[in-house]
Amino acid sequence: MTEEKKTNFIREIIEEDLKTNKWGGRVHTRFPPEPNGYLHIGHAKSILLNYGLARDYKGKFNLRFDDTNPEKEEQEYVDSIIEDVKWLGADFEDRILFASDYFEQMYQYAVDLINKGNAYVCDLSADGIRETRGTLTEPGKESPYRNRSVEENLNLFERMRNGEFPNGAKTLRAKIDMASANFNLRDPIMYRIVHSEHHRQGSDWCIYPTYDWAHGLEDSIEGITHSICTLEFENHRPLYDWYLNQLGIYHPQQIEFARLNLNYTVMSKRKLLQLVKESYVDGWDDPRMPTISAYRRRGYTPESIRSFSDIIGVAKRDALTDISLLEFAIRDDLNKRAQRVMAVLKPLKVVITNYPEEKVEDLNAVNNPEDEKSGYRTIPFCSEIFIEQSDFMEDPPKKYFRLVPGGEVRLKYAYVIKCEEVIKSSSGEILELRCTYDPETRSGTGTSARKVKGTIHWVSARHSIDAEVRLYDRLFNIEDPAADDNWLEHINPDSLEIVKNSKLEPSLKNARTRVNYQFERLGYFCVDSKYSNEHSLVFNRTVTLKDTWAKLNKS
RNA sequence: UGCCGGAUCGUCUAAUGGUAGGACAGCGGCCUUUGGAGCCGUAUGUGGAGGUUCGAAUCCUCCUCCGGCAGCCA
Repeated sequence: MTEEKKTNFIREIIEEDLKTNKWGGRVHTRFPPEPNGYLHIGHAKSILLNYGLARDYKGKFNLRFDDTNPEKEEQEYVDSIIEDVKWLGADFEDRILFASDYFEQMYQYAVDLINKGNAYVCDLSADGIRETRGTLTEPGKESPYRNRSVEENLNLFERMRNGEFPNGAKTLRAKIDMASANFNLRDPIMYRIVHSEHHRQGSDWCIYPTYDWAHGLEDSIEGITHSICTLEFENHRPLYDWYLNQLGIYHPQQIEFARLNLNYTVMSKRKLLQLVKESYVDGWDDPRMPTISAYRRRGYTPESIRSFSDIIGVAKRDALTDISLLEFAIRDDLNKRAQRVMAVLKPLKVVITNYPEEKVEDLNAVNNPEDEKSGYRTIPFCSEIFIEQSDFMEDPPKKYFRLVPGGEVRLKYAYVIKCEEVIKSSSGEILELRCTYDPETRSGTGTSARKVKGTIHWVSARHSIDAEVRLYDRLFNIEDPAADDNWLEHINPDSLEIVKNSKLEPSLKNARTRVNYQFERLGYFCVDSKYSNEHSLVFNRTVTLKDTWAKLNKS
């Protein structure tokens, strides 16, 4: 049985191109982010798509910043994007490219278009342009400046570049067709005047190319073969093609695919920016965000994101992907690699009355049952331990396999204990359990034949260390918040739970960031890179384990 | 409403005129010192109506529904 690589319509196009030698056997893709925000999981799909194509067809992959709008772009975003793309494993080699480096060449191409009579300087204001653009059913009106002479256009365009005019006073427009059914062809704007500091070009320029004009040129200059973008640019393709055809220069093929949407979250940079700016979340890398940096901080691995990307595939139809696909990918990956440890989130003290008070045993624990090479560690056991509050119930429902008054349960890696007494405060709160243990039932002695229904995790009360643990839930209460104008009203108020006094087994003393642990029976966790320090440990829950008990309970 | 695009299990995605398949989610079972993992089994789908054909998810016609487009954003 061979592991077949999933195909998709883009791979079919490329394979056909390879067959017909359309690009001389080359495949060259690119990921062209605007540095105006942090990358999210939707970008990861695009990055991995583009990079995967280049890798599989022995081609090249460029990281190119589409930095044509100085008012929105910042170096901070450039840095974060480079880090995220690298972390995902998309190898752009030394090709970190910037559209702004092509500004001079773009300018010359514009002059070329003016000379060909295909572009003109327009004095209409923004309002004026909007008013003459027409509507869905009516054609637009031609600008009164549409028929200026080539000489006048050349002169005016040069003066635009030289900074003789204020913002918005003039634009350079392509002369196409004001009656086109496609708005993008109704004399689109190629350059606008923006007297603004550019993050890389400083004040060298005060005219900036628009997306449609710039993007094909960037692809052309870099020798891109397949320019892959999302569906909303489908209507722009005729313009992409028009510019390149008029110029008569190298002409890549634009191909559109459906962007990723995930349920229970939002996926637009604008909305994510708003969540950050208005402090609904704690920064772009808040672990509840769908950004790559947030997933990294939360404990997701690049492998899991790549696997997710393969699972969801690539197509042209709009989709709202179920978050369970992503959760499967991370569980599947972490199950194989995460070291198992024991941690008690909400501790309940248990005193084992027949266990010698001074005695401490070092019990053997498996580091990872899925990985034989991972070995063993020891865990201290003594007469005072903590168990999870939820692992004891005075009045249990049917099929509750954990500790109950008078009942027995196995302590993982240790003994079977029996609950003899429940100690309560005057207000009825359960303070402590008194139990007895059966010395014949120690794990691994071969004498543990006794069958008990439940096995629970625990930590030694005298050896455990303290930590704060952060539990995350979906950020929104409804599947598709973006579909509602009042999307902010659907934020889940319980998306973050901070648990202060969790108890961890002592081996976690030296836990480091970027290492994934499984807290047995609870989920996957990692040290938080932002709030954890040498004085206080803070863990993030990456994802829970599948929990059939919780599911049973719900229904 | 003009143009462009799309519609296959609950979700995502294959099948390119020849048995509608996979993954996730679900359900049932086995196993289990993680109610985890694993294993086995199972149900669920071609938007509608016509047509072409021995045979249609696939080709044709009409219809329905969904998405995108009227920034000097990308």
